[in-house]
Amino acid sequence: MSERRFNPAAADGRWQAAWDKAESFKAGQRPGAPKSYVLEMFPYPSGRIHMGHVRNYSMGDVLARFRRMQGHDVLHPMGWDAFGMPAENAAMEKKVHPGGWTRSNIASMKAQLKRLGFALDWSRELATCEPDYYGQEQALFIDLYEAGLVYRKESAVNWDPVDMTVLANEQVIDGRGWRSGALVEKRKLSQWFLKITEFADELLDGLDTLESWPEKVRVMQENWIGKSVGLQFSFKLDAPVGEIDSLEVFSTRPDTIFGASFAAIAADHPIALALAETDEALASFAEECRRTGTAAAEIETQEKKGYDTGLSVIHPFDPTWKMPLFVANFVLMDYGTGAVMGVPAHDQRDLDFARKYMLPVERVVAASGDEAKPVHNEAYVGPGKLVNSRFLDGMTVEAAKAEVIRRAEAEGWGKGTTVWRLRDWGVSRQRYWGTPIPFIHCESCGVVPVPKKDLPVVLPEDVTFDVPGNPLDRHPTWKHVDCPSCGKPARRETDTLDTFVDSSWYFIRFASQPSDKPFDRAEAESWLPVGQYIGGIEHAILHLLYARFWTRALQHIGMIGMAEPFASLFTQGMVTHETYFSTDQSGRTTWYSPEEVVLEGGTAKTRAGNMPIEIGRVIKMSKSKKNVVDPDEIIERYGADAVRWFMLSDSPPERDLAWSEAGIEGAWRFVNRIWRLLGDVDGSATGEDKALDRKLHQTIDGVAKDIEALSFNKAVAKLYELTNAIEKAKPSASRTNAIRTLPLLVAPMTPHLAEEAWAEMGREGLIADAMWPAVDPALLVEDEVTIAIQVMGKLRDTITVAKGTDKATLESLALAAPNAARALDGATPKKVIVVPDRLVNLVI
RNA sequence: GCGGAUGUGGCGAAAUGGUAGACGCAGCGGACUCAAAAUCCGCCGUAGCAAUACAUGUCGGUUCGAGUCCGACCAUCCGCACCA
Repeated sequence: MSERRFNPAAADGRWQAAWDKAESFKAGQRPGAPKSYVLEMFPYPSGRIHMGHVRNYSMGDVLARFRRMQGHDVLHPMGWDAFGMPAENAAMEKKVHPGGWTRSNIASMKAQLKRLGFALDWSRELATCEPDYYGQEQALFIDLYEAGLVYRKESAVNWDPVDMTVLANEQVIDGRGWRSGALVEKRKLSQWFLKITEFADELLDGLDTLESWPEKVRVMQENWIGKSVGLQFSFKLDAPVGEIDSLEVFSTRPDTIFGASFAAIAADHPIALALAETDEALASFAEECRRTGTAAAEIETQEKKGYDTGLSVIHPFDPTWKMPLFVANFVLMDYGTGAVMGVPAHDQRDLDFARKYMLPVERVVAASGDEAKPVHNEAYVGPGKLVNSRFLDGMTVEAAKAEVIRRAEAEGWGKGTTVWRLRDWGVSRQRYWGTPIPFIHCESCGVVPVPKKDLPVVLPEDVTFDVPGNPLDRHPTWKHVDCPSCGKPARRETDTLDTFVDSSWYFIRFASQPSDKPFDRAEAESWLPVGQYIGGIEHAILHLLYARFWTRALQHIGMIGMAEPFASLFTQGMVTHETYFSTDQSGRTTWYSPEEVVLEGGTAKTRAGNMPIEIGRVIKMSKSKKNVVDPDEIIERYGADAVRWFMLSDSPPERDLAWSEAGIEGAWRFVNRIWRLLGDVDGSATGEDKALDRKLHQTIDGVAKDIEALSFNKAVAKLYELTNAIEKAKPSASRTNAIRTLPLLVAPMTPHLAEEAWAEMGREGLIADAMWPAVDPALLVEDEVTIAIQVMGKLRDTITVAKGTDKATLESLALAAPNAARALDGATPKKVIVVPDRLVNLVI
């Protein structure tokens, strides 16, 4: 074979330019064709593309290109989740404007994506930091406000007194601000909220309709929403605490109310706070409770502790029945009512507590036969009938729950309630680089939305970051406006929206982007819901839940006719890499990047100093462990197709993919193998090669099915098999045909190579516009099959027969097979199992 | 603790209840070459000269036949969590 090497340096750019010029991937160009919306989660413009992006977008690209080859009208867009903290941090550290920093990052990342040859409709590119996007978001926010789904409320936030800003929970480390190191304070601020809890039930029920979502994500959302059905009721106190004379509690087990032996409240409960004013011991106990962290390990080892207030609560069904009231470290103020009734026999936590403080433990639910058995150290949480429970005795748990709720409601001391873990979504951020919240505060009119004609409320450009705090708030003029309602001087809202709002509707804006409104309903509905959404598992809860909520909210106000934005979700695995490190005498670890390391037969040493170093675990690529490989350098060396091919081969897409030098080398070898093969067309060869014809059609069929199922690694394996078969085949018309078909089969994965070959073969047009080859069903089946011959289920021999050979013939052939006869050792089978075209099993 | 997933050669992995390990990586042997790279041919689960035996986390079960189905357990990863 001739010396022939694929030259990506020339080919990649040539075909990327050709696709641009032909507008090959522009959506909406195939009227009447089935529509496919393929979307990968849009990136934050941090500055550089990383391998995780490359893997994510390679997968989506294969699907998008394949759908085009099936004749679909494909929407495959790209944009930028461009607001957020890192731009402001860069502004503070590097004295650049967040806008300039972000836009230049977008430019360089876009160039990187282009170099990978993704089939994206760049005409729909959007960045959430541009007024034409966030202005429409402001309009939607006002619409939701007018529909009563947006409100303002005082709420406690993490306040960093040095940086003068609100911090997210994730930015508070050991009670201190992550940047300033200052002790974080709890502050009450007036914040904007979205009423996601109004849709809690719908969001929960909707999960059942999302059959093409990973079970894992659905479960995570279900837990996050956290629905608990039960009874909220009040205990009377035996003595009032100030003005308070009763205690509200919530229980999912009202049926066990006659098993209650204490009540407990959180350290921050109003009753506890009131008592602590005159009770120093309680005050210090409460302080201890607050200090305890919420880290998993701490909770695990945390002992259940309580402080007896000396007060009692009175049983709602029996005014003579008093139970002690404790302040307990395991009761959370921000769940339910911050107070619980303790039923030790049927709740493990209550049981532990009761044993410690010598409280009664009485069984009130029993499985049949267990009625008289006392509960020892394990609470009984199973089903059964009520015992020791007066009028509830003999009822099932379910019936007893209903009965208690019925009586509580009739007697007026309680109500059947549902409690959710899900909280309303606080969207206020005291930040500059975000969507301005389009409201004006007027002393006479209150909170007034900015009139739609005055949108967008644009961020001022002339801001400074040399002092802490919100630049919008200290801007000399920006916030001073007249009230749109009464015309008097008023104050603009200076908070901006959480960036998760920006990503809650970008997929709709991709589908339709008129300049005068957020989207056109009919056009958006023609593409949505997204047919295949691909992204990382890290967005399983927040982004995916917010987007589901936002879509439902838009449906609620009549702007769109669907509840669920993503019909099918796929969460891909991470890109990982070996780590390299050395440890010095003082135990300090130094990490080395892959290019600083030379690998030799399972050992590693530094390139510079030949110093032996250790090979660590294979973990997600991260800057701190220095196990990062920059896509640009790899594209430079091997071209886009080899990178794409490697990203799709080896590991199943939902699992982690370990990047390795050997792996990318292998992908590069394959690209060249195909390339050499494509140059080996012998147009004059004649004759039929039935086996190769079959292999070709089985591959066309199999690869299509694998791509549909996102099983890219299997599609890759099938293409290797076909390549092997073509290489081994003798020249024939069949072989020539197979080689001429091959570019089409690899086109979704290695599009530049495919175009180059297509052109070289003198085929018409771009392969980007070509159709996936048709399958001849007759060629999918073999005419000869290998039959396994088993004796007692163990393989002893094989025979090759015509497909469809009848059972009797197979049986006699099997008995005659020499190795089978030897295994039988003269015995006569007492049973023969024949599975046509598969096997014969001789049972003795 | 609860929930979800995973467990198959040296490694990444395939396998409608029907020939376990396709395909790739690494490795080994050979060809070409002055030599190297590239490429090509062959071998490659373990033990054994071989016949064969043993092999899909462990232990049981169902079946003519189990990586696959059922039951118990073990390990690893991920998520959530004093959620009343």
